[in-house]
Amino acid sequence: MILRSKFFNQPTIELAKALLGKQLVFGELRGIIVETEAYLYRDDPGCHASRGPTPRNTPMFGPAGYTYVYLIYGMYHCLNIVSGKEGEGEAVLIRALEPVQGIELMQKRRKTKKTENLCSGPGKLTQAFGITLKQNNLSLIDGPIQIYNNRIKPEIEASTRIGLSAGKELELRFYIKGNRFVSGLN
DNA sequence: CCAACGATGGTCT
DNA sequence: GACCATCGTTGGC
Repeated sequence: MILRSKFFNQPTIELAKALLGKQLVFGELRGIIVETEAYLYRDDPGCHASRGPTPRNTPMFGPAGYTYVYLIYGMYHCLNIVSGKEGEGEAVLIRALEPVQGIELMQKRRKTKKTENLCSGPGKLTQAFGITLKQNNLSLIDGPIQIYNNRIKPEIEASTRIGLSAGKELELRFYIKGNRFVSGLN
């Protein structure tokens, strides 16, 4: 079942947790979301939107349920789901997936056979799924990338976010307990 | 094992 | 000109 706007309009931290166990679908490729991070508009210096709108972060200030894709370190892309109220600038970063379908194509793009290394990081999963700036600012309800419901009710753990210089003390990273496809394990 | 580092280019000050 | 929500490799132990 595809998830609709009611799902995306819940508060950002709740959405970041609710996304765990759901399926990300893009064409023939599918993966279960196992790790996310929340980025907030208030008291969060690590958030791209924390210093107001810029050309890059404009999707964040739009309605919830849209993609926000950006280039990081000149070579990788990160996929976010815009959340919160329109105009605030909040989002959820998708940090890791458990590959479900289209694994051969993911292996080819990632140049590895090991399933634990296909989507276990924000730059890895966009590479495996072929997500680039072409997929920026697209609706997850109407568009080519969609979120499907799942019966999974995962056990969730929280920690600080990864790779930040500002806002690193906030516990806004969420992941499925014991899942071997989360980032940073190998 | 794991800490350090280089690749690489857009974005913002 | 500095910074970066990363990753794979290298080189030390």
